Amino acid sequence: MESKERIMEEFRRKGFRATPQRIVIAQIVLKSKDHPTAEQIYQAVKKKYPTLSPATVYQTLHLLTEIGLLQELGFSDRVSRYDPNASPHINIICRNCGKIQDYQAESIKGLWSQIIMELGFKPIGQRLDIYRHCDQCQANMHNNQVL
Amino acid sequence: MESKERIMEEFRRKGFRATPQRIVIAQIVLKSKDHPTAEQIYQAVKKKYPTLSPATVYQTLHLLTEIGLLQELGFSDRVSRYDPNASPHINIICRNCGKIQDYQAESIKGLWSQIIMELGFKPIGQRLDIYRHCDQCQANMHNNQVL
DNA sequence: TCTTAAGTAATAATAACTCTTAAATAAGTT
DNA sequence: AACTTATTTAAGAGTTATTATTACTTAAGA
Ligand SMILES: [Mn+2]
Ligand SMILES: [Mn+2]
Ligand SMILES: [Zn+2]
Ligand SMILES: [Zn+2]
Repeated sequence: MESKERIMEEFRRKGFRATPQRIVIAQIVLKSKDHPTAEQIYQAVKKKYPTLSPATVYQTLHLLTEIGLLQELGFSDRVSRYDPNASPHINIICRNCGKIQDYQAESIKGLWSQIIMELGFKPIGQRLDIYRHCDQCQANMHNNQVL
Repeated sequence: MESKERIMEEFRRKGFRATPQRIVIAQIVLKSKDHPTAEQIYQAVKKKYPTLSPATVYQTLHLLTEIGLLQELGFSDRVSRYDPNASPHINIICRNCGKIQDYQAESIKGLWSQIIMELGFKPIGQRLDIYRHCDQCQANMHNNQVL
């Protein structure tokens, strides 16, 4: 799901044009592991495509979300983050620094399908967040207490 | 967790003043069942307390979140919704109209404790969303197709 | 009652995101 | 290869939920 050809095919199959801007943005975001913001994606893409505008980034991220290759995660600070993994998994999120890490275990699949069965309908998506303070932030907090 | 006295006690216990504004806002939001927005809470509170300002609503909602009586749910449309149920449960959310309905089943507790055990740390919160199109929206969509 | 740190209301400021539009172009067609 | 056109892009203006600022008010302890 990361090669240029695969991405072009995916856009065209859904009836959208495979423009160089879209391809570069898709390549960057689909291989990302840290749930980047639109701004972070824009900064990364600009290196390969300096004339690109932020509006194109936003449009393309929405398009990728629409065709199911991406999940947009809204937060209360009003800055969305983008997750190339749209299948059921847990996002472990630090409430202090915002770092997000995926937790995808076999056990979740089983437990999840059981809940879906109970619900009695087929969801079109899901979002499973667990909040904590990451090791680094916990260490920092401790240091600040000591000082 | 809804009586005036209980709410006043809770504010004071955490070192905050129990002002009439805070009490009215807390009463409204803590008994809500439909995950209201700040604006909806403001409109409801204004009826009982007409001079109240939106800034006070925002501040109080943040305060209630901080002391653990409320959970703020951020969305990609940048409008947060507030959930008086901060314990592990599933929010069934309509992607079309935004309606949110709680699903709290015994089975979730089991799923939850098993995942916590696997993770090896104690979370400070969680968010479990399932997305769908609600019955009403599904009916509307169907009608529009037919017309 | 007095004192004062904390809280409120009003208003201005912020910023992520969306809208608008003229110019550019992907991708078919000849 | 040139032509055609609907789609897409870049730039800038606009939107709006939320936050910051500040002068006035008040809860609550002494
Ligand atoms: Mn993820
Ligand atoms: Mn809920
Ligand atoms: Zn952290
Ligand atoms: Zn609906």
